[in-house]
Amino acid sequence: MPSPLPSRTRGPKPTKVDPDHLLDAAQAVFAEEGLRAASLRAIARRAGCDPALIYYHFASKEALFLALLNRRFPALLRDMARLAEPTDLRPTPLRLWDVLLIYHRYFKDDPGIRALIRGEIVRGAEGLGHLIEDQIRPMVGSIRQIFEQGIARGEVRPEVQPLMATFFLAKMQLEILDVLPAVLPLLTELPPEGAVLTGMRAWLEILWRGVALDASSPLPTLPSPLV
Amino acid sequence: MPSPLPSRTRGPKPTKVDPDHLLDAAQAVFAEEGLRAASLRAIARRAGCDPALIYYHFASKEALFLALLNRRFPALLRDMARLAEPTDLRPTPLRLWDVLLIYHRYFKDDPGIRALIRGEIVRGAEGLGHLIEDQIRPMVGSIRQIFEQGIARGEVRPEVQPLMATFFLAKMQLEILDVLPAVLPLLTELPPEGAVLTGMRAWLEILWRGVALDASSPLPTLPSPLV
DNA sequence: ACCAATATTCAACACCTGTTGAATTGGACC
DNA sequence: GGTCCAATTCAACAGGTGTTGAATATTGGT
Repeated sequence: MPSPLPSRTRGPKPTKVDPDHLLDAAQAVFAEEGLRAASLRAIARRAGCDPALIYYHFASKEALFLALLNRRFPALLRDMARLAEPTDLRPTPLRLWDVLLIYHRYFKDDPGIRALIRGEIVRGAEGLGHLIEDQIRPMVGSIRQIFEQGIARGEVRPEVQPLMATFFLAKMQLEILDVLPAVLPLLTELPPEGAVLTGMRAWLEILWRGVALDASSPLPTLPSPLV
Repeated sequence: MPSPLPSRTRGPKPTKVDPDHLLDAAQAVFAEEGLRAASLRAIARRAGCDPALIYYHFASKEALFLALLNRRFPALLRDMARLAEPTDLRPTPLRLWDVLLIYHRYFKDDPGIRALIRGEIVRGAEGLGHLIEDQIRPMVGSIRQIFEQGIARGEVRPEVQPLMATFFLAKMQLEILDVLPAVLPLLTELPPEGAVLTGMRAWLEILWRGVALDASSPLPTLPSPLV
């Protein structure tokens, strides 16, 4: 009778699949497939385990994604908050450049999170609503402070609305990371390699001239990101 | 015997469901649900017909979406091309404002198309690749010409890279249309009503100061969009 | 040596997706 | 009045999705 046929594959593996390994796999798949299209089966395949195991460690697909966020955002928020401290007396354009560099560091290889803080927040994604409260609002607050301090220090035009400027700065940086490398080769003969850095420099150059009190003041030299 | 029970519901309806009506429904659903999430069954429900009927008029879901694009883009491209004619001697900031207004006119109520020319081009969407060639490239070309003419006329700084400036101008306008009304109320107490127009004005103000040869020259008054 | 807790898989559920082939009806033409 | 074509629906297919309950193997403690 082959009816029960006790398969020998169940039970704990010799090397356990800890939740962090699952998060790694999830991050990779979310990055490649996008947020909605990433399936639990694909994540499990990547992690080398059964889809059901994910439910042993996480309550749902959404909880898995939230855990992913909670692994990344705290460090990002800390960096951003440090940058916004009023004791930082460097020129405002340099501080804004640092904002772009932080985005670059944390989001460059993670389209999944980019997609989230980009648009998937807006529609759908009901359970992620408080993410805005908890994570994005402090981030926005930090950047906004830099602009406000810039106004107070007489470097930024007082007519500039700090919140709008923050929106522009941050949103465009996401677009530069996201689509510029993909779109530039289609429109020009330029190779995609330097696209991101070229775009970032061109962007800060225009934005800074746009918000500076003295538009003719030269930009300080902008250091490249550490790779 | 209720076995055959010839239902009286088949055959042509008294009022035919012409393809244009299907396109209307498709546009509405694509707009509400986004590109990937919009299902043919939802579109059919909206149009008041059976999903299979869609396949009578269109070869596939992708063909349906392409037909939707072909219904919109030609007029948009015509408007954009007219705007870029070198005989238009109005101040460059006014012409750039018109670019924003055209985007506003054609994309304001159509998140489906926005999502497409935004990011879904990049990954997935294999069959839509030539859309970039056919539709987006001429659009980019027109805006780029405006910047180039601005440089030639001594209104725009010659160091500005026209292609980058085009990318910034157009991309940000999409973001303003897309997420600003949804995100602004979450971050501030401002109501979402005027968000788009406020954002557009703030954006052009900063961008123009950023690219103008004479950053202290005042912006001309920007007319509101005709609703 | 036993027992309990932990970690893992299997098999299934209910649902949704794009798509298709056959059946059916109404109207137009001859 | 019969015939053909265009328009529409029905029912199903094959595959994918998130999720769950039960079964099972390993490990650690006593």
